[in-house]
Amino acid sequence: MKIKVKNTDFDLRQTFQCGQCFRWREREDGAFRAIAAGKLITAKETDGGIVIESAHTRRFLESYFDLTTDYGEFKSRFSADPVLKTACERSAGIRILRQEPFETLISFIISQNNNIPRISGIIDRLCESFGEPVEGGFAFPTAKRLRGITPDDLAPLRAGFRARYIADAVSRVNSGEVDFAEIDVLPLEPARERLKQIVGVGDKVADCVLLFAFHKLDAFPKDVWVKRIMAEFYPKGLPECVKGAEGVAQQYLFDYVRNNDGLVKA
DNA sequence: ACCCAGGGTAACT
DNA sequence: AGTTACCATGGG
Repeated sequence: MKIKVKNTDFDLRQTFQCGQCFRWREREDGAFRAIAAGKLITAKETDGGIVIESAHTRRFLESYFDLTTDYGEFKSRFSADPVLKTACERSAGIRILRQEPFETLISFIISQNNNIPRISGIIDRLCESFGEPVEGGFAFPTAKRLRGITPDDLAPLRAGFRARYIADAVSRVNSGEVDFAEIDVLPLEPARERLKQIVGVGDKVADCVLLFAFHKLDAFPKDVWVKRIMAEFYPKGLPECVKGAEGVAQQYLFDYVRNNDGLVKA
C-alpha cells in the first residue's frame, strides 16, 4: 500500500520527534521509517505531499496517522489562548498517532524518570531480544510472546528498576486483569484506574497510554516539562478553549517548551 | 562528583 | 492529602 497525503497540519519530523513514539528513525535520504504493529512503514516528504508506504492496509495507515482528524480545527480553537497560539504555530505539524496499546504501555513504563535517547535504546534492545523478526527489523514483542518473563530475563535491556514494572505489566495483560478492549471503550477516569493497577504505572504513564494508544484526547499527561509550563503560564489551570482536547494541546505545548531553551525556568 | 531525565512507590508527616 | 528519599542507568 502506498498513499499520498497533503502536508497541511502534518510534519513528519514534528510528529515523530515530539515524544509520543520511540521507534521512528530518520534515514540519510530524509525519509522516516519504523516497524509499527509488526510491519515496516516508511514515510517521506515530497513535493506533492507526504508519501507513506507499507504492507499495512490503507485503513490501518489512516488510523495510525490519524488522517481523518482535522488538526486545523484544533489549532484555530486553541489560538484563543496566546501561549497555545504560539505553540501551535511553532509545532503546527504534530499529529497524535494511534499506536498499539501494549507497545505504548511498555514504552511509557520505560520512559519514567528517563530521557528519550535512552528510552529508545532500551526499547530497541527489547525488540531485538524478544521481538519477532520481520522485514526491515523486529516487531515490538507481544504480551503473549513475553509470557512468564522475569526481571532477570530483562537484564540485557539495562532498564534498571523498571524491569520489574515491565514484568508486572506483561503478567497483568496476559491474565486479562488489564483488558485493552475494555479500556478502549471506558471513559478517561475508569480507564486510567485500570492501567494504574500495574505496578509502576501512575497518572502520567497511564495518561500517555490513553492518549497515544487509545486516542483519548482528554487525557493530559503531566510530565516535568508540562508541570513547568503549567506553573509558568497556567497557574489556575488550562484555558477553556482546550476542553475535551487537552491531550492535543499538551503535545503542542510539550514540543514548544522542549525546543525553546529558557521559555520556562527549570 | 554532581545533576537530570516524558515518574512511581513507600514511608513518612 | 501533601512531601521526600529512593529507585538503575547513561549522558552532560
